[in-house]
Amino acid sequence: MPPRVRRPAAAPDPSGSWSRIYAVVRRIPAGRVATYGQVAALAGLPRHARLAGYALAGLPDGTPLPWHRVINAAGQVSARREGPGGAVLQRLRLEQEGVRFDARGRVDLETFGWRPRRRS
DNA sequence: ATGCTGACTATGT
DNA sequence: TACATAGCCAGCA
Repeated sequence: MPPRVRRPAAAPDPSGSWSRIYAVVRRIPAGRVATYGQVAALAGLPRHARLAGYALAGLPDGTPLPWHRVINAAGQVSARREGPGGAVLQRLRLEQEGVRFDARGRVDLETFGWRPRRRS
């Protein structure tokens, strides 16, 4: 049995944790990246890095959210269980915004990491 | 209610 | 540098 994709119902619970995650993701500027843990913390959910990834995994295709700007703490695009497609698209979008990847496929967070100055 | 999973992270070796 | 492990906890069956 292939793992089922958990997707939020067509309309994610507006008052749920996922919405908090999405609200933060929306603030990440183009050309910058944030880590899952960072997004969760900014959403008021420290230690919920996995939830951040979980929430993004459930996004329907075409969602107007810069989900591609969220990567893991190692500076890499996280692999999906469903296949490399999404990860490849993510990297392409980031490079399109000017984010550079090194030979190992990592982004220098010191250079491209988003540093929000308390809300904004 | 219980058990399992995961687009994670910090830590140890 | 890389790999293994434990901790994390919201959803879903």
